[in-house]
Amino acid sequence: MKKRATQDDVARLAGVSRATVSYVINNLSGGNIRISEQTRQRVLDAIRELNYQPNALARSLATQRTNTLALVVPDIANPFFAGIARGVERVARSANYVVLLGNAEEDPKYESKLLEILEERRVDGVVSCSSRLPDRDLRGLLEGYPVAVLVNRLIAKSDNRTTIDSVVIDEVAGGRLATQHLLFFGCQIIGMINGPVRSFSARGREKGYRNALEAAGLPVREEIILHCQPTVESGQKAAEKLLTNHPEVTALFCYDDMVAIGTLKAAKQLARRVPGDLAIVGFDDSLLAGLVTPPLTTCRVPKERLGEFALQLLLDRINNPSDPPKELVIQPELIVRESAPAR
Amino acid sequence: MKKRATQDDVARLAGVSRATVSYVINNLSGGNIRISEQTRQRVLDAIRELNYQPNALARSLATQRTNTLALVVPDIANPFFAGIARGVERVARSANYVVLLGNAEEDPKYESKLLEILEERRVDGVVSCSSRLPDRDLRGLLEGYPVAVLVNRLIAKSDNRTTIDSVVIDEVAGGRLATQHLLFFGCQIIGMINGPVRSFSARGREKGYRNALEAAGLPVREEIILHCQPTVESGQKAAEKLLTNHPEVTALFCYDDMVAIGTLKAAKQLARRVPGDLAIVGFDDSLLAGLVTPPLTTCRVPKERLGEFALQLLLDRINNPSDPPKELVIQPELIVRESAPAR
DNA sequence: CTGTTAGCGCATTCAG
DNA sequence: CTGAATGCGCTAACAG
Repeated sequence: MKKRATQDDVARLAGVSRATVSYVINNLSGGNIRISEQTRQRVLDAIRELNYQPNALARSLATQRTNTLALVVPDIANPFFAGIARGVERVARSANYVVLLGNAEEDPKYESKLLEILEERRVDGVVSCSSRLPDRDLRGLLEGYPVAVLVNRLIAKSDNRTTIDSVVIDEVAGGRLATQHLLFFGCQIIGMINGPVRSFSARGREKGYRNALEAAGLPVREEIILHCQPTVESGQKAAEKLLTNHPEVTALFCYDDMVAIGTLKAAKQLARRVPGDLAIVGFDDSLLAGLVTPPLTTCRVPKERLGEFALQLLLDRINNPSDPPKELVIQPELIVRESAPAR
Repeated sequence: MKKRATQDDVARLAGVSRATVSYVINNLSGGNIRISEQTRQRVLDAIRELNYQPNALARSLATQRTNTLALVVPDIANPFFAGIARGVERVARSANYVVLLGNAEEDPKYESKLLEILEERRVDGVVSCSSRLPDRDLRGLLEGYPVAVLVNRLIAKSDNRTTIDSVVIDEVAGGRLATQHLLFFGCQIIGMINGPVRSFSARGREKGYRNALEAAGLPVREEIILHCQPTVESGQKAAEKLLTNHPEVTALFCYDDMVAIGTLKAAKQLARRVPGDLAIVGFDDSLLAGLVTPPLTTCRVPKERLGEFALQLLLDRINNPSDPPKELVIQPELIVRESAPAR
């Protein structure tokens, strides 16, 4: 491995000083500084000849900026977070930032370690997705960063130095939307297969569900609200149980598409036709939603936009550090397909 | 934003010299250097009190190591690459590396730019996934790195300084496996809905398909080999065409699971029962494969293991720079589900 | 065992 | 327009 060329080498070969090289690299930076086209070319030639590439580390050390942002997700192989990552990447790129990905592997302990490691790298900001860390710890970790934004999670405000912005989707509205759709097309007895009890989004969605029923003057029957893990298997089990114990149920609002797919399987198992005998609405609009049979009617969470907005907030905050904390709420959208009646 | 504490601050507060602080941070690094438990504690206390966090940039500049690896993928929202990323992350983590993710957004031009940006960050190595860049360019880009490994792509050897290792799956064996499975269960007229003509993997899979037919003494009928894009829609269109023009076809080997799902839809459209009237085998074993109806029989590509092996190769190369180039070939595995006869 | 010192590669005044 | 000097925060000899 040959040694890399430095600015010094370039300067020497071009017969100019280091500062000059630095200037042409940073493109006529200074106000009243102008480099003659001639020397400029000489420098450029030298750079090419030596195959010189600036050392971002040294530059960052000197400028105190890394042009790097950190993104921490629970699991990058989860399409939900992959979508967010994509959105984040996209706008980071257009703003000339690189993103350092932290994959927590669903392990809160590793997540906090990650947050520390990334901070040591002196990134210019961080976006953290739906952490399972308690408010207190998370806040402490985040405050090491110049700026931070949270996706899909809120955190109590505080008067500390680092303002934490957030972007979330309106879970309650989503739950309401889904339930109303079911109501509108005549379903009377609507149950819910909800996600983990303690989950922020599970609570929101359930609240929306309850709201919608109440607004329609319908009773909320606790016995037809079940909880499960957000997986196909767990959803299937829960749905089988619910449908067996309460065969009168004609519609189910499911926590997410995985659970909805499990419910689909359960329906098949129990020989209930979808949507004829049983209407199903999911949540997320994951890749799968449109591909299963029948295609799922579901509440779309715009994952990429979530990521894009998160980064937008981050950039805003970098430029206006003293703005009041922002909290962006994105509305989900109902995607009507075939697992629930539609006409 | 308060200014961060530096090693100097710690040293001053602990009443020792910078070097001492550096030593305790790097945990009794030097051979004959030992710090008394007492001063050690003083330093630790000072660190805590100042909430000191080492600056990784400065450290890297001094050590010439970043403990960072770069991973470049065409699209992180594609489950295939997300799986690889997960594998890479996992072993990187266990080896105490952080990974810098580069998402090329399916744009070769941006991909090369990414490779340059990441190199400026002086990462210790790079793993690049299935680039669409021509050999020549890719090699040039990769040679800026101390070490590099390619996933799912081979590159001609060269005598340059940077050795490029690679890990690929045995596409030919996969194609053979799938086709043999179909043959074994009595399918006679087996067509193929293949992917993009120029794709490395498409060629390999087709070769395996041809091999299997020939080995069974069956003719290869060019008119029942079609190409399409690796999407559900494109696959569906191709399958409809093929099945309409050649209704005698009783089995289809599909380029990947997306195409297979498209084929599933086409079969439904044309009222051909799967696997009764038409047997289908996919490739990848993506998330979806097991969830569609009927569940897909498919050739599993172990995505995470691809990533894990890639990183293993990278670490090996870092430790043994002068080993001969390695090329790891991973065997795919047939996952038997219900879209093809199995008994 | 602990303190001193010289870089690492670059940006940025400040005088020419 | 250009060159010299200083510092960013830390590591790694090298002396004590």
